[in-house]
Amino acid sequence: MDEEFRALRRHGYRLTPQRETIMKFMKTTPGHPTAEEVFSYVKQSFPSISFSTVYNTLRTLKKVGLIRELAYNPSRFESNVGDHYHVVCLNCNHIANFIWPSMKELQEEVEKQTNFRIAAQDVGFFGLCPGCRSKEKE
Amino acid sequence: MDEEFRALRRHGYRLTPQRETIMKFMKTTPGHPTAEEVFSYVKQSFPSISFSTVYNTLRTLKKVGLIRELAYNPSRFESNVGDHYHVVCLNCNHIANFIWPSMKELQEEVEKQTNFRIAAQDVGFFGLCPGCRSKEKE
DNA sequence: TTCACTGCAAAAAGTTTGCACTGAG
DNA sequence: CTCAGTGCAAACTTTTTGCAGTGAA
Repeated sequence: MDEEFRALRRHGYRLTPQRETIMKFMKTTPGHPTAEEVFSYVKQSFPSISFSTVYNTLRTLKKVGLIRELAYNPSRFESNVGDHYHVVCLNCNHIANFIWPSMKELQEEVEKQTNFRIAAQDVGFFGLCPGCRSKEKE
Repeated sequence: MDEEFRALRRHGYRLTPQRETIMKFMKTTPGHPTAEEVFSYVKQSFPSISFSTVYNTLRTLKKVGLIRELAYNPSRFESNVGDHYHVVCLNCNHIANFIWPSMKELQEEVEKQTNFRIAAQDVGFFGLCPGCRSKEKE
């Protein structure tokens, strides 16, 4: 975790207990929580924390590159910033990850076609998760 | 345009002047307007139209499959429902399209990896558009 | 000591809803 | 004639902001 705290300081941010708590939660949760979910969870071990601090902190952590924001509504966050992409269940909103090594090639193709300089991508697939598919058949 | 109107009726929806006006705008605009932009534009030729009618209509057109909603914040809409994907400029929010025939293969790969049944995808790349790139250098 | 951060409350931004009236079919 | 659609206003959800007090460095 020290690595993350150093990253904050390097960018000129202070290491407050609130940030530490939120960062710790983000590092340990396997899911893709919303700000609301982060708030609810973190409130258990840090009862006085406010909603806006959660929002501000998530934005700060994102700026430093420690977490990533997924553009759903509401936004979702994850501390796994490595190369992977998401599938979202249209029925239960469960999110799973998948990997795809050739994404870099697609990105180059996009730059060639559009003349944009690509900095980030959000590749989302939507469908029915295994659980919902089996329920569907019943 | 008759094709679109028939699609509405086929789904049991009535063809009102409001829907006709919005559909006509969506068909002719080359961009990816927000609900607000659709409202502002359509209001010029249909001054009495309300914001909620625009929202309701966009949702209806989407349900019938005549338009597609892009999950940005705010949502954006386009009548081009054919196979293409988007690049968004991080600086000016300009949206451009790109095509990529092997998307189907990636979708199959995703289904294999996750065991989801994929129904839709939203592939978005983010970066700097040609215009903003040249301004950046100055 | 200092100024970035917190907590609170209020506002903003985007979207949805309830309801009485209207007009498409 | 009937009921889906409209316009209006109000509610709701998600996110942002202003500000006085607090505590990390």
